[in-house]
Amino acid sequence: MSLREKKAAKKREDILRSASLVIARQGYQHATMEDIAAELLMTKGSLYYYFKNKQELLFYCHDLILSKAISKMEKIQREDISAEDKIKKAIKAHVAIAIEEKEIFNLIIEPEQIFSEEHIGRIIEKRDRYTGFFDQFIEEGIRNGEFNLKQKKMARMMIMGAVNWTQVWYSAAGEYDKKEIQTIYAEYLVKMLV
Amino acid sequence: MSLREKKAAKKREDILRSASLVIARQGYQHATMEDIAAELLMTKGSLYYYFKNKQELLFYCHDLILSKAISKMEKIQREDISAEDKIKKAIKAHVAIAIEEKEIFNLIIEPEQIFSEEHIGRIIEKRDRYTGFFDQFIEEGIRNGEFNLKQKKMARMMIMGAVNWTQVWYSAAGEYDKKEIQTIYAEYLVKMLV
DNA sequence: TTGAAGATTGACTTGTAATTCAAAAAAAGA
DNA sequence: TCTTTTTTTGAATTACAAGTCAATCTTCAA
Repeated sequence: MSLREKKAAKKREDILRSASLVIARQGYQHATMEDIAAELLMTKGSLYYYFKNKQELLFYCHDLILSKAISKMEKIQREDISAEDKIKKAIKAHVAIAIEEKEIFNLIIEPEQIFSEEHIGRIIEKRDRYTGFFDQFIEEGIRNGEFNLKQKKMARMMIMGAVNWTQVWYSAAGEYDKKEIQTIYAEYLVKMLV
Repeated sequence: MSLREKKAAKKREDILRSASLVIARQGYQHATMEDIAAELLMTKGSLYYYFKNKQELLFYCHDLILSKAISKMEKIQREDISAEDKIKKAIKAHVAIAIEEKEIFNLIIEPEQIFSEEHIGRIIEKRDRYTGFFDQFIEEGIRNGEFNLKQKKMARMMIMGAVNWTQVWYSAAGEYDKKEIQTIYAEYLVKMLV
């Protein structure tokens, strides 16, 4: 990769980072291309040099987070610990993402409202890959007798839902800190499974 | 109330009903005043005769659903059954609302994105009144020994989150029907509390 | 040093949807 | 019926933000 290409790649990353930031502050609908550009001391015209349009910019923001999330899960998957500990770690990791990436994470929740056909397929696929890890951990626990439940899928959805919800109410200044939430969520939600 | 006033009141209700419908179909951002008017065989100019603006129209849609939800809870509250049964009924009721009112319910989740100061206060207040019922049921269960947990508030949030999430994935054509979801959610989530 | 490729600009176009409003139509009451 | 009030209309206005593009500036390799 030439110097120029490296620079361009870095710029793309910078844009994604700033876009994430602005979206986190203002929400997707209210974050304008101008706002995102301003954050980088650029003009919006430039953004279009790097990304075809707002939707595509969004798509890559989204994709970045999902990729990070998936690699966390892969790491957990490889660890040599009980299924219970795996699902607990997974819950904690998911809490962290939901809290730290607030608004962008929201997009993962409701892609249909924002993305068009072309992106949706890829998003759903990747999202399924992510949630699949939770299914695996649950199944592992059932197989080796740690857990006991029939409705695996619904249990997973309850867990995801509970955790995704933190995104709505969590505030850094609030009553609970992240660590507390992680611990308690992991503990309580696992009680559903055993 | 004169005939005229009654008619106007009825029209306001009709508008709220149609608006709910259109929003349920298209989501808030994509439901235009024109769409809402078309549903009623009116023109959008008329809507402004009954509601100051789109936001206010929305506010009343929202308020209507929340009112219905609260009165369901009040009914459960008055019943002479165990705390466990109360929370189970509450969960089932909440599942029903989340599924049936999909998009409008969404507004309850994220009012900050849409409403301005003037409405937000009233919304939050009413929403708190609603979630307060869940707190009451949980506390009741703790008091009389049915439940055993320290983190009441977080438990409530996990329950609400899990249930709110159904709204995202539930589809009438999908794998599970409403009743199934209600039963399993109530059963599993209560396992967290005991 | 220089000129071609790459990057940036900002004014402009476009599209959408909310909101306004004067005029017309409908309804009610005298 | 006639007059006044209420309701509806649809065309015009307004606001906002996405996306375009010709012109300009920057960079870097020769």
